[in-house]
Amino acid sequence: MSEQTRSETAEQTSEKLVELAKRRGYFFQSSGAYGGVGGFYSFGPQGAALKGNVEDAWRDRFAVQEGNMEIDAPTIMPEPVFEASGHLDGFDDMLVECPDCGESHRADHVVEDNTDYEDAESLPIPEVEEVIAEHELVCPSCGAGLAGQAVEAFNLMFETNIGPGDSDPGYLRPETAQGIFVEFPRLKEYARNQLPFGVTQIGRAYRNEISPRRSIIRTREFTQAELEYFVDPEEDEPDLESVEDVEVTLYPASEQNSEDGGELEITIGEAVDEGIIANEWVAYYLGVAKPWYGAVGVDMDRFRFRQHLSGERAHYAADCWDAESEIDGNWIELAGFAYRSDYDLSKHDEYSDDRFTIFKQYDEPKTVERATVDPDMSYLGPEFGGAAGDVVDELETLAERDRSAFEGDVVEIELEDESETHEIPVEKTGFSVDEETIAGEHIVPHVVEPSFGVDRLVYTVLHHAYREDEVDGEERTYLELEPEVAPTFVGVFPLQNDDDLEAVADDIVDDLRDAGLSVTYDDSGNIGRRYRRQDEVGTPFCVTVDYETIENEETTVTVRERDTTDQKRLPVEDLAETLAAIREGNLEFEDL
RNA sequence: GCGCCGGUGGUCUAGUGGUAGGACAUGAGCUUCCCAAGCUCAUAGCCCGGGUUCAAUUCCCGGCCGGCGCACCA
Repeated sequence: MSEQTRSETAEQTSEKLVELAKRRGYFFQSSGAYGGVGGFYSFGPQGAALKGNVEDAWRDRFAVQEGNMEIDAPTIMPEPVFEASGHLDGFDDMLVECPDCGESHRADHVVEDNTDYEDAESLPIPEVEEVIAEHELVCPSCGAGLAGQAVEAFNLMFETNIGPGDSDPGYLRPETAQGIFVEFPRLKEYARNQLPFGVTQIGRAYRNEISPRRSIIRTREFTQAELEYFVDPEEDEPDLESVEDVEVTLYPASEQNSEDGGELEITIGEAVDEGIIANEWVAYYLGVAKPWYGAVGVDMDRFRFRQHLSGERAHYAADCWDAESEIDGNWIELAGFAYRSDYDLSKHDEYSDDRFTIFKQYDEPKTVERATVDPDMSYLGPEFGGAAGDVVDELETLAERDRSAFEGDVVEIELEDESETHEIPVEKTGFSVDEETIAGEHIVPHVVEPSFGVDRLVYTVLHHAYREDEVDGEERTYLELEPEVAPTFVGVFPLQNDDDLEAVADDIVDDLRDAGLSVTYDDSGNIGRRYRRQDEVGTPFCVTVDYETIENEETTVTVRERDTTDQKRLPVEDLAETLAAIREGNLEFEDL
């Protein structure tokens, strides 16, 4: 198949999928009755169920199985949070439009690329405009002068007001992560001040994208599933052994930069040994994520991990890999795996009143000698008046720096803005050297962040599940969804409209629902049409009650499998148990 | 945000300066003993605003929305 043909086929798949999604209740543009609004999508009944199942699978793997804790924080947080996180500045793009060719460019980039300014982003807008005029900067595309063009600020965060008036601005979070970081002081208490520990959150995040694109792949409101794993960088190590044999497709930065670079098939263990994945924590989570993606239905032949190029890394990330899936011949980002070091917690520690540190107890308490002063204020006060406080500070500093200064009868000190030295009798300083026991120190934990985009994953799962084939000469469309995530697990039909058949079918529906399965009942049209209907939404199994069911002594029904359309006759008695076992992955249909 | 193209029942689409036709889907009924069959009937549509015109779904302008390209995506 030629490149072009393949891409055309892929486009058709995407179009058909979007059409199916609208028609069958997977997802569709929201507020359609009011003309629609860009970048916002609603998940319909099928889509919401699929998404919920994917989230449950994520929760099970990344919270429950990993022993992490899940929280649920607000989507709106006050301005200071984002001052600390860097989103208020860093998320603020300055755009300047070329008067000639009409192209928009990042004004700060234009300035940085052509002047000595290194951090133009931090400059106020009027100043950027001035710099552009002074240096007679030109449009990178066509070379026309940009002097005099207005620079416009565009912040990707949605702003709102908390309470009445506009004195208390708030923002819709641009990533769920901040909700975890901000609550760290309380979460660390909950974790009993022990590293390492992990906190997960599944929730919405918001970015006022300049141009949302490609249905639910890039929207303005989306769902993230994030894990923030807090570690002691000196002590904690991931359980690499448990994932070292996981085979992955890697696309490292070095390969992306080289002309004939390509993807590597390699195990996690080898990739770490060869230094391809520099950070062991990142390697560990790549190893955890890969089989998980496979289990929810991502086609592993259209999946890879790509390392960020140095230029595209976020301000905090030391090393970063993305999980990517191929859609329409393009690679889209499904997840980011970043080692964020202590960036976030340090910032919040600095900006807030709380401590974002963990007290790390030493194996053995350390005993240190410490020189301290305890000045006699009844002497220093009258002697130095208002400068007494400064004198105390100076004495404290001096004691730490130079004990020998206290060996004589008097101590000589210099105050900052005075040239003359002052002499203070040593006995008035309260100088002493004491042994002090130090049990540990406060450290800022480092954080490893696997961050998953749920909507894109749902899209990928649907796209990779889309199938067309022929059954008895008739075309068929079906979704080969994994039973674990399929929105509806089983359809139950009476073969025909017949009160006796319907009664049995109703009972079966109740039984299956009692067993915790997602069931749909359908008695309209002929049986083939009902099978096709379920195929199209990806229901893995259909149960049909026929006359044999009610005529024979042993009550049996046919169970039809979606992908093969094979049917087997099973006793109604064990039906719920059998199907539940299949859903749990403990039993295969073909082995029945 | 810029440029190009587009917007007709739930979905896909035909067509027109005098307000629309099909296919599929959906509902009711008939038929039907396992894969989108057949028959009858029914429900349902010209994105929004302004302009031109006796008359606009159609032509013009603007907006909204979508696709693609550019830019953006911490």
